[in-house]
Amino acid sequence: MQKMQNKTDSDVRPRAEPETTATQSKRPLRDRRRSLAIGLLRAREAVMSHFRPILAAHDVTEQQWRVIRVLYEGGKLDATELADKASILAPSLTRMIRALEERGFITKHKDSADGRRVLLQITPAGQAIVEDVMPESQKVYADIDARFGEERVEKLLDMLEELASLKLENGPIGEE
Amino acid sequence: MQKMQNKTDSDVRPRAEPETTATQSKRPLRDRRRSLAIGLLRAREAVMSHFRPILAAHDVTEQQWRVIRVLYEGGKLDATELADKASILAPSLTRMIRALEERGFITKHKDSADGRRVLLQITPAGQAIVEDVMPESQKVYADIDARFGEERVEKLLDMLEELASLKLENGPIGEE
DNA sequence: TTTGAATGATTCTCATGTTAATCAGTGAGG
DNA sequence: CCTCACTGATTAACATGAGAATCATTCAAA
Repeated sequence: MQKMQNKTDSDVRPRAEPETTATQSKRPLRDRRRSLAIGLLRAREAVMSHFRPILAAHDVTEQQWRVIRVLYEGGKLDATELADKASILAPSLTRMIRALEERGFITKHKDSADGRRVLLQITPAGQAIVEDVMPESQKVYADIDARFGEERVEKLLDMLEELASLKLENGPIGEE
Repeated sequence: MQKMQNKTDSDVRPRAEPETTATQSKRPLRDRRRSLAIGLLRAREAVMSHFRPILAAHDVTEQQWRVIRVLYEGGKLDATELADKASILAPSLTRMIRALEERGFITKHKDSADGRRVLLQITPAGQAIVEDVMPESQKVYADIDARFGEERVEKLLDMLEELASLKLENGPIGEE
């Protein structure tokens, strides 16, 4: 972001009546509430902190791990599917493909049917890493289950899933 | 990450018995389970997708928003406190301070008592943005409450908080 | 058949995450 | 007073997130 830093002033609606802005600071707004955005961020950070050492030991990043894991389980996929399943943006995936291919964890070749599409597949070397990391990963999740309660984890996952699929007024797409 | 790419081979334990790795691929490991890490990631992404347009309209990133919001509510803070409250890493904060200061949203000056510490404070311009964005932000949360259920949101926040404070065996710090 | 809209991927650019290294200021001991 | 371990902040280097623009290919309509 931060690229419209120098956008035209036309779409920066002028701040009307300074009395309702700067002066309003006398009675600061209070957000008081715990925020979902932050809560999710902190929880995820906490969870990941237990995985990062495992992944680091195998010299793969969290995102690289998601990519090769998806390919491990999903066979041959095109970039779009892969990006979606691994929750990675297309531009990031493009870069990662380059790196992962150089390291010999995946192979890439164009789809003979549709010349635009790029097909990705995991290599034996990639499979080896997955099979090396997966057990340790599952151990961490088992540990979380034990501490947090398996049913509660399931309930949490349900809520997260539902939250992710929530459609609100003024959807994220924007309705100009 | 990815900097130990060329670390010594000594800490890469040799893959023993190929029968248990590459060959094992005949019966691929299945992770089958929904993963907390991914679930949290997707949920957060979904939630943020509703806020990003608001923040973008004011030309601030999500992290910048967290920083000025914390300063708005917390008064004068040093970098460490700020980083902690805004869930931002120190190196990131250093860069952000530079940018936010140039844009006139915050001020920075050394602590007279402790020369190492850097004190940060929001400016009227920064307050104005907070007071501009906050209402829209709260509207989104209100919408989420309506769709998802206020009590369920609270319950979710409780679980997230507990998850974030979970101490597991083999803590993230590593016990060598 | 040809053109033009649509799609899939890549490239660009800037901001942040992440780890390690470094720098500066503090403070307790010697 | 001086040294050294420690703390707080910054810098360095690489990877990814995010949005916009571009490129190539496909496909449907003219």
